[in-house]
Amino acid sequence: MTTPHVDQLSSDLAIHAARLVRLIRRNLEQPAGIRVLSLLDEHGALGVTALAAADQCSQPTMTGAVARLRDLGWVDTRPNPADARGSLVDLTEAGRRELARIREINARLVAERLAAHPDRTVEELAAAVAVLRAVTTDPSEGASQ
Amino acid sequence: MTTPHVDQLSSDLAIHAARLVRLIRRNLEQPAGIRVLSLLDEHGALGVTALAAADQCSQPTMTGAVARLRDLGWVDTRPNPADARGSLVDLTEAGRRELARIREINARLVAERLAAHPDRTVEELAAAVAVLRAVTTDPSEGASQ
DNA sequence: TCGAATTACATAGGTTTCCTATGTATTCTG
DNA sequence: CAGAATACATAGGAAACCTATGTAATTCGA
Repeated sequence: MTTPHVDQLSSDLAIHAARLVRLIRRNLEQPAGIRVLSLLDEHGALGVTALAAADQCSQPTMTGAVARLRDLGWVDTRPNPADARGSLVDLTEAGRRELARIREINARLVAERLAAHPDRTVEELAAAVAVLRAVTTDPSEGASQ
Repeated sequence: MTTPHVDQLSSDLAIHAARLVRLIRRNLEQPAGIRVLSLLDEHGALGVTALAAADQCSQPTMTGAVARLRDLGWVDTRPNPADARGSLVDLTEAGRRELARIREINARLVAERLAAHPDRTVEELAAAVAVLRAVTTDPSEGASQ
């Protein structure tokens, strides 16, 4: 991983990632909310602070995101029976449906655009996700893996 | 490109791209400005509207970005001699230095985090960039390629 | 050649997403 | 049981977007 290209590739990764995010933002209502729905789907019910840690954002940011999602009826919040300080956020049925809908939209968007570039393969898409996942995973967490 | 996984992969691509963008945003002062510097480096002097098209953002957004970069001394703007309506935005020496500095920071950030995941290769990084580039390229443009 | 479309950019106004700092309530701990 | 730590909320503010619209310059057709 010390090829001279890495410099340029890293820069390109950042630039095109930002471009993708903006592309999605124009097509979706709640770009930030999706990430939360996705995390809840993956991990099950979590508290606000745990969600913030999982999404690598600040706790107040997650508080705001959860509030918006609750307003939309996509998550609900209940007191944590084991700790009265905290709460547990979980998907509602509507939230699950919304997550499915968004994933379909994302899939269509990505698939359509990839289809215009026949050179790209599913393997490369998988590699892209793996790389992004690796880069965005806190080194201190995944050390054991 | 019609594997059942594509759905999930596309969603993951979006989620992790957003996470990377936020990661970079926390480490950099002018996350949006970098893209402009990079475009100018790649294409040479351009007008605001051409820059906006290249970056796939709205013209007012680019007007704002250019104004911020000019305040920082990283670009300068001169009237377009061939068209008095428009202007030409170009990198200054300070802008070139800043671009180099940022690329180094990005490279270090990406490289360090990838290093924690020995399974990932430079080829995968290149594939990730290729996929992101393909997805973020307007299908109507790249049709000839 | 003169007025109408077009084009380049600026401005106005507003939204979303995110951050730091700080406050309040609850739970651990010595 | 008091103090430290923890979970979440609130306050205040900034960056980066967007759409709609205005102004000046250019192009083009009658």
